[in-house]
Amino acid sequence: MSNMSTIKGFADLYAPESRLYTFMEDAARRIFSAYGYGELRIPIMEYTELFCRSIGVETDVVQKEMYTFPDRKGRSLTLRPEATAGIVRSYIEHNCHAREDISKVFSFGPMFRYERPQKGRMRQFHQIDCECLGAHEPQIDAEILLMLMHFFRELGLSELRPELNTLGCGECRPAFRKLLAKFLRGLDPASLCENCRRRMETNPMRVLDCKVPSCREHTAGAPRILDHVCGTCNEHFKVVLGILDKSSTPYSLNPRLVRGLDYYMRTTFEVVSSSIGAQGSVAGGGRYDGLVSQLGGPDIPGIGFACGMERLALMLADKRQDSGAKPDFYIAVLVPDATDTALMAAQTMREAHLSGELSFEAKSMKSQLRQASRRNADYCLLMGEDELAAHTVIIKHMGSGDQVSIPLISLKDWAEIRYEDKLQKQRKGNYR
RNA sequence: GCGGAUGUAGCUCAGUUGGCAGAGCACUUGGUUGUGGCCCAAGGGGUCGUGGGUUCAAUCCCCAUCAUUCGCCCCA
Repeated sequence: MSNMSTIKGFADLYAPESRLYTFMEDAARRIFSAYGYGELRIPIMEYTELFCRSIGVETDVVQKEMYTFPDRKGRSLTLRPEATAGIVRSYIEHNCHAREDISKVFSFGPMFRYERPQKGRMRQFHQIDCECLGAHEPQIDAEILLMLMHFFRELGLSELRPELNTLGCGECRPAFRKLLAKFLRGLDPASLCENCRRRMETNPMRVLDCKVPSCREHTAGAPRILDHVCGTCNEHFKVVLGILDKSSTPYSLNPRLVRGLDYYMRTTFEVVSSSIGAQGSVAGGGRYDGLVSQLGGPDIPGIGFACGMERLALMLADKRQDSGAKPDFYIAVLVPDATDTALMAAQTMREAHLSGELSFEAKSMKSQLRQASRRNADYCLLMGEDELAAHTVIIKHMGSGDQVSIPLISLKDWAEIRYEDKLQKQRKGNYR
């Protein structure tokens, strides 16, 4: 019985930190629904083949990072390593294209990749995912980017900036690939790292993405895909950038931006933070016009992004000091016999919309008042201090030390008055 | 898959050129107090990650192993 611990790369998330996640989800629901996106909940497992066909068999994700295993009947299942594949599968399966011209959905949940854990990277990690299927217009690319940046502003992360690139389409990318491969072959092989020498042949575009300084130096003069896309792609990208300019959305072009998943084309983008360690990529996405048909559906265009919640949480943790709701009361139990009464009293208070806890163990006045103080409760109720315990309760205001003794019977009235006070104070606070 | 760092009290961490295991916070009890926050005193709590080896003696040195963590890689 030595394996009674969390699985490597999986985590238990407790209160102060878990609140960050509900905060992100709430903001996402609010913002995305304002743009017409609806929440979609999909399974966390799919048949393995789905991911091989969508993400690309050659990618690292499929090659060595998937949680894949047979079910009881020998079918190969995989815990989803990303959300887009499942969403597109669902879109096709439910004939969504026949029901509406454009489908806009968002989804959150856990994703699974068998990687070495480190800061901002877990084996079970969480993403917020948005997908828009059915629109090929460049304006939708711009809208989804504006929405993403709006979401970040809502979280208080207004310093984030997207990087953009275009990857061309099926028409113009192969030609660029050849051009790039030719350029790379012209370089001294010793100037590139081992990784890049291999990638040069298998996937030359990814050489641009290499972070080794010497590789970057030697590929600085490489042809830029922006300069070599076809007229249609060029026009598309120009419209997207034009809207970002008109809306004064800051961004930067990154000709080296190449996505790791095979299905991306045309507009791609990534949002990187420099403040959260080596895993700085906070969100990434782009257009995938060929994916739906590739998975057996109609020829429908799509665009979307995924946003890493662990990485967002790292940024939020620096900024937010959300200690949670301050309790209204704490009930100190001074004699064991008073515990039942204390529980009933707590229940009365909670049903009158106040929040708080009680001690389930009779302890000294000193330690219990300290508990009330540590919890930052407004009031401490003392139960069982004298022979009238069964009928009265002493209520002490923690701020002033003032205390009153009231019959238990009127505790409900007292709680209702407290709740009214609280609401009034909150209203006043908002006007300031 | 490859590298570096770290595993000592519930938490955060000191420490020993190898010789009875430490602090702060937290907890318990008492004192002080406006019945609590500050202050004072006392107390409980540890196979020093695990398994081997060296030694009169290992928490410390050596080997192995597990875990955590930061990087590489990859990606959100």
